Amino acid sequence: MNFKQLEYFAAVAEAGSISGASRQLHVAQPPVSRQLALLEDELGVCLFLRNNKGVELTEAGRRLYRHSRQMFQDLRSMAENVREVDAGVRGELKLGIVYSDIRMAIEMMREYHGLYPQVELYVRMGSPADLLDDLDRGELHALFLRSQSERACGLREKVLGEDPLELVMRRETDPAPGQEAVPIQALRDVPMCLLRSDDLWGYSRDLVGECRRAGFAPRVVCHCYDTPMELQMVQAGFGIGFLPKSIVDAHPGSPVYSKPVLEFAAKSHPILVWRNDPYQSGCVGRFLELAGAWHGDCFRVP
Amino acid sequence: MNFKQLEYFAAVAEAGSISGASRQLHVAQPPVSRQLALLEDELGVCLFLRNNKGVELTEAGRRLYRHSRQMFQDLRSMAENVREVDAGVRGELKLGIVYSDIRMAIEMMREYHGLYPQVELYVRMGSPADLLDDLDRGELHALFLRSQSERACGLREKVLGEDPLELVMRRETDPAPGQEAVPIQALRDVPMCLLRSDDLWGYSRDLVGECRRAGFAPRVVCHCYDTPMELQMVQAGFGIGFLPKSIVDAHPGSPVYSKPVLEFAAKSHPILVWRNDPYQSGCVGRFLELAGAWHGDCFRVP
DNA sequence: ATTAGTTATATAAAAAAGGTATGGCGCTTT
DNA sequence: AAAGCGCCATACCTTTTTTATATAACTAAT
Repeated sequence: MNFKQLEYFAAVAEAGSISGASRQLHVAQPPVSRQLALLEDELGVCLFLRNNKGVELTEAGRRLYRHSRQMFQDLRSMAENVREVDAGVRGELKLGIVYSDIRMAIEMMREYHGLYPQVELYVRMGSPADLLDDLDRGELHALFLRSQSERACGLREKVLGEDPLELVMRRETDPAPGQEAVPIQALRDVPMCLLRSDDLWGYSRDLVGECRRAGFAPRVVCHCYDTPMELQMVQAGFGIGFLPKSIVDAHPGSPVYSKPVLEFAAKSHPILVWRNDPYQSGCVGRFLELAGAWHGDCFRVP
Repeated sequence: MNFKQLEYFAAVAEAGSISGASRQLHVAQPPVSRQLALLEDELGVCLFLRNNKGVELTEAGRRLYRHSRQMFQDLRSMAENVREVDAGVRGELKLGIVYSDIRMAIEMMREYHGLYPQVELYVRMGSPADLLDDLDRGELHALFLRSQSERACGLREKVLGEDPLELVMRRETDPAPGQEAVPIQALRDVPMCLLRSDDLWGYSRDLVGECRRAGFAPRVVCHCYDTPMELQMVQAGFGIGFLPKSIVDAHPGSPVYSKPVLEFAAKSHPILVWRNDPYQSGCVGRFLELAGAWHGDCFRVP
């Protein structure tokens, strides 16, 4: 069976005659007769009753006509659909986020969704290892991370903003009450909850190094493996923390607040990473374009 | 877009390489490359990423593949469906019934439905004029009638059985209580409800003629236009009726019963009528075959 | 009877698809 | 490093399919 045969058949059904259909199709009459005969032969079914003034659909022909209309419709929508997927207007975009600035990520997704509302978004959190694994396997298209995160090679990245690193504390554990910033010496012997400070990872290393330079080793009472957990421990009063300001601000109404360290203005950078493939599917490409044009000032001090 | 192009495309997608697909398709590799290129040109979309060890679907290609699988499925089921309609195994059968033996009609439809359970049945009652009109316009395929019914020309018919015509009465109006049959003379001056006796139509004419021969004119108190109404009037005690026995027996538990006329054994014949078309659609054809083989003894005295 | 309309058939021309040969490219093997 | 092997793309020719033309058969209306 051929699309052309179905097309000719439908034209004949609509015109009510083979010659009439051939005129509408801008072909001669015999080809239409022939394709029709081929279709009938293949189906083994008589589709039209021929008479002297045209043709008339049989019951089977009527059924085929209804189906063929649907099929043409499906065909058109299929082509349109594929073109849309290619253009990145339709499809799916799978994102992960960890350590990053959630509010900024959401803002970016909101803007993307405003531009491409037909794209289905998949978003997930998880451990960096899992997410990077999925990114590598192509299960995720891009990952919101932080510049200090570990990441596998073969990735490209875009810095999306700048985020001050600040000390986080409850009022009772504030090492410098009433002051705008905490002097580094005030941290001596203060209980601290740091992110993966056991392996001196990421920005925890910077703070520990700064303390060492100031002549003391920080007193780490809790080693946290993710930022939500660190925030929980700080909230629970185990000690003070050291986190990107955006992460603290993402929890309004929390009993903790943040202050910079007086002597060093530590910075952190929310980034987007993705696989260094020469080809990126439409949706991913559009999203990366948007990320590339992202106006850096994602973190705004309120 | 061509069916062959889609077929080749799907084969390439499944094989993961053009040459692999060409081997499975039993054609050379260049034709497959060519059809693929034509498809991509028409869609304006790159469907595969070519590399040294084969090809890999793009996102748009994946979408097309999913759609094309569905399309092949639809195409197959369409062909199957059309063949079934042609064979009369699937489709629709529209029947009308009036004046006839409903229980027999239902029995016949039950047998038909047992043989062709996929055919959708449409059944309706109505006035003979309406039903014959619909039959003529092709809205109905066949009509259960009675041999005495009026009917347009251009119809074919099959007698489905024989049905004695009997007098119908309540106990209070029985003109010959205690007797098996009613002598014709007992009908003199008895109030009667007859079917369309004003225009001496159908089997009413036979009874009226018989009475005239016996030397009197029947006393018709009610002229009924359909058999259910006649039965209602008889039940209500307006008089006695004259109906095919099957119609009376179709209402078990009714306070009326029937008796033959002593001197003449009137008969009536439930029939099936249909348009005298040279072509009948599959379902109708199968149904008419069944009707043709119908074993006539539809009415059984209990 | 003629005419105008239909579908079906035969044959030539055109178009499309398939086959063969070949080249470029990247990887693996020698 | 060079050769070999697999992949895809291209050029060119052959085969098949489709189309166009011409024509016949048929029916209803003029």
